[in-house]
Amino acid sequence: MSSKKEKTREFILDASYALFAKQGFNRITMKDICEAANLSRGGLYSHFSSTRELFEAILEKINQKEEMNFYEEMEQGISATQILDKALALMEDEMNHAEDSLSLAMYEYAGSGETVLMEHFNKMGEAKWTALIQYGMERGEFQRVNVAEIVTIILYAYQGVRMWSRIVPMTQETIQSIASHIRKQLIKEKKYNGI
Amino acid sequence: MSSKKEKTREFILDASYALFAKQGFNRITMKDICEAANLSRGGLYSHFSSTRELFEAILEKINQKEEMNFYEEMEQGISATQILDKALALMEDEMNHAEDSLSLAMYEYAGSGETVLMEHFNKMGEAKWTALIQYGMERGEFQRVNVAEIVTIILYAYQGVRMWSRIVPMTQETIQSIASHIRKQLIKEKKYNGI
Amino acid sequence: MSSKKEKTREFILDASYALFAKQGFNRITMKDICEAANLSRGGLYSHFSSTRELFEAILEKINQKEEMNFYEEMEQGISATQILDKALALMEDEMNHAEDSLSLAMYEYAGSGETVLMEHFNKMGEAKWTALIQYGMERGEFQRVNVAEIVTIILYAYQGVRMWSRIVPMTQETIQSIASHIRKQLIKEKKYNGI
Amino acid sequence: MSSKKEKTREFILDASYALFAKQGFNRITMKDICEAANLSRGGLYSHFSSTRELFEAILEKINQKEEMNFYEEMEQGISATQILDKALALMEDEMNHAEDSLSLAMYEYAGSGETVLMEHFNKMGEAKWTALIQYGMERGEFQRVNVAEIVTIILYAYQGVRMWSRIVPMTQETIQSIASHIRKQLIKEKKYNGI
DNA sequence: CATGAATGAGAGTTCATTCAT
DNA sequence: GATGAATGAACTCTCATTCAT
Repeated sequence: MSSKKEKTREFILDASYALFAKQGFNRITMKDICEAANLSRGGLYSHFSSTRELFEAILEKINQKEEMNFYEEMEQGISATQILDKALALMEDEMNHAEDSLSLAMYEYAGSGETVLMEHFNKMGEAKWTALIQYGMERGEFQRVNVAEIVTIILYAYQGVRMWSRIVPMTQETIQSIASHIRKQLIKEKKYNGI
Repeated sequence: MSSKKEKTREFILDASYALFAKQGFNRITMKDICEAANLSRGGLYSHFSSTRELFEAILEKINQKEEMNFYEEMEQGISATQILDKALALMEDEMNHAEDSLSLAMYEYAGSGETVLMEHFNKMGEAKWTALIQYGMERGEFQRVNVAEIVTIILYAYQGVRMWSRIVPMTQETIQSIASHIRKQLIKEKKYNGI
Repeated sequence: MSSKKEKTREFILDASYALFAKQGFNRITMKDICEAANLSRGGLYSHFSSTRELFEAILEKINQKEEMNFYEEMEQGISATQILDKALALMEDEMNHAEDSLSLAMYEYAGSGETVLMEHFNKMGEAKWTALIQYGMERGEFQRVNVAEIVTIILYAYQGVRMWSRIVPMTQETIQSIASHIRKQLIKEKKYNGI
Repeated sequence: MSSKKEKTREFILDASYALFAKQGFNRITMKDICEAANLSRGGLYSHFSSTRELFEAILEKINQKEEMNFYEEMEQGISATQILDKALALMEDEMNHAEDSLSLAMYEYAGSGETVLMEHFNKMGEAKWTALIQYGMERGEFQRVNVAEIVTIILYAYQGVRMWSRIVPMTQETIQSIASHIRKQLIKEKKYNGI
């Protein structure tokens, strides 16, 4: 059973997540968070003593429940194509909801100090995609490709869209292009009907 | 002939460019700019009355001298491959100097209001790459590709790298991957020796 | 037999004595005392509802166990010289441990309100020294002196040293000077070997 | 001609002197000083960025115009007795106006950090009185005394009175006692009519 | 035009104090 | 009684912005 303190803490994290996602890191003040969490100054401060600390707690939390990491599925022997399609679907979904993404906040946060956590996220992304592509190639499902190159395209095209889509309206077609392109690079079949 | 006022204005723009590139938009204060431009408060205010106004002037300026817009070169009948290689070289160079990029500042700026200018940049990018690819296909230099898809990959992979490279150390290989990948999509030849 | 409440109360007084002695009155917060007494906010408040109240309780306590008041000894007919020497030894000891003294805290406390207790301390000091000197003169042990004047010197030179020694390092010689001087004023003999 | 900034600075010093003298160091906030100096927050902060810094400036200023340092007068060959009487008169005056004294503030200030300035004040006091007494003894005006001892008595009895008189009402007699006592220690003549 | 002292709003932070458990 | 989470007032400090010189 989590204590009251624990619950308030979680509540603050959730409430401030929305703020950071919407407005980035630098614009958010402790006061904003007080209001969002319906808490007094002192109350908030007894849990987190700066936006930086709070934001780190959020990243920590995200880090723990990291959604898709392929490894389990690969161990279960699920087909690479299936894993890929699921991953691409998730990516599309995330690109479609960039307003819920911490990307901008992360950039601002990292820009003014610690980057360790960011590098960690980056490494994890690289590793899991590299593993998947190799898995697919070994199983003969994926074409032989320059793995590092494809991973780079996957990661950064995705990031690029996530960032821009906060700012310029992005069509479904554009978002689907990314997934479509990635799939074509890897899968031999003639068509990907996602587009 | 530019007046003294004009010169001071330009000087302020240059000085603050560096600040915005390094620290993004939100962190920069009028005070920082006074110091960077070696100007008194009043002096600065007689030219620009907010960081927003100043930043818009910078964007305006960038917009005007937009470096590569292909059109001239296409009109001159230069080969699509040549134009492409030049553009990719420029992109690589820019990715290698992300610390000089306003990307982060633009995102923050846009995040808190006007996005018109950002959309304009975006449109311009799309348009010129679309034009180039079609030009290349018409001349038989480029493969038949899904133009919109390739343009999407080009623009956003590039943006993604530009953002991340501020934060995580990025290898030459990673950066070259982007250019290499794009070229492979478009050019029939077996090899691209940029990598 | 003292109740648990009584014991906690005493414990708080002792713990906070150290704080007041070291840092004076104004700097000490209820929070500091909570920590020093290892007590929760609510716990502390159920005993004392302000630093002022707490400090007054400390003064009260000191007042009760007032260490040297001569009177008993004078009644027992002990020689004035002996009483004096003992008192001077105690004074020296106290001057040597000014960090344990509440002087600074008392000044600050008094400076912001009630001075009754302070006046009381002062009166007591004057009275007991006056009594001792008269006792010594009557017994022919002490020289005929201007009693009020000597008492003034005794009390304030002592206080002066106690205050300054918190701040500037004070030599043994300096401290002994005070006792030596007082003794010379009162005792006929040529030499005082305390120095 | 002193600049406007310089004038404001001096004005702040004067205004805050009164506050520190009356209430000590710790109780005074920047806000109090704003009000006393009739200045806005920002205005005050552009001159001094903490009460500590401000207080140090006050001490600095006092240090420079140090009122009585005997040396000039000794060089002019003025009689030791005259110098002494003038000094004692000044001391009496200061003891009578303890509410204008920074003593308490100095103790509090020193108690929470730097003591260098305090030691300096102390050293200066010792040095000048030592010089005067030796001067007087050389001229045959003063009795042969233990110089260090008398200096100790002078300095600390004076300090003691200055502190206590903020808190307990002090009679003229008490204050004069100090001067009277010092004079008797030094001067051979039978009578000092200050009392 | 430029200067820089000054204003004042507002963010960050700390605590005395209360109160449900 | 004790606990400690929460409140809210007050303080420190920073800047955008103004304005007399």
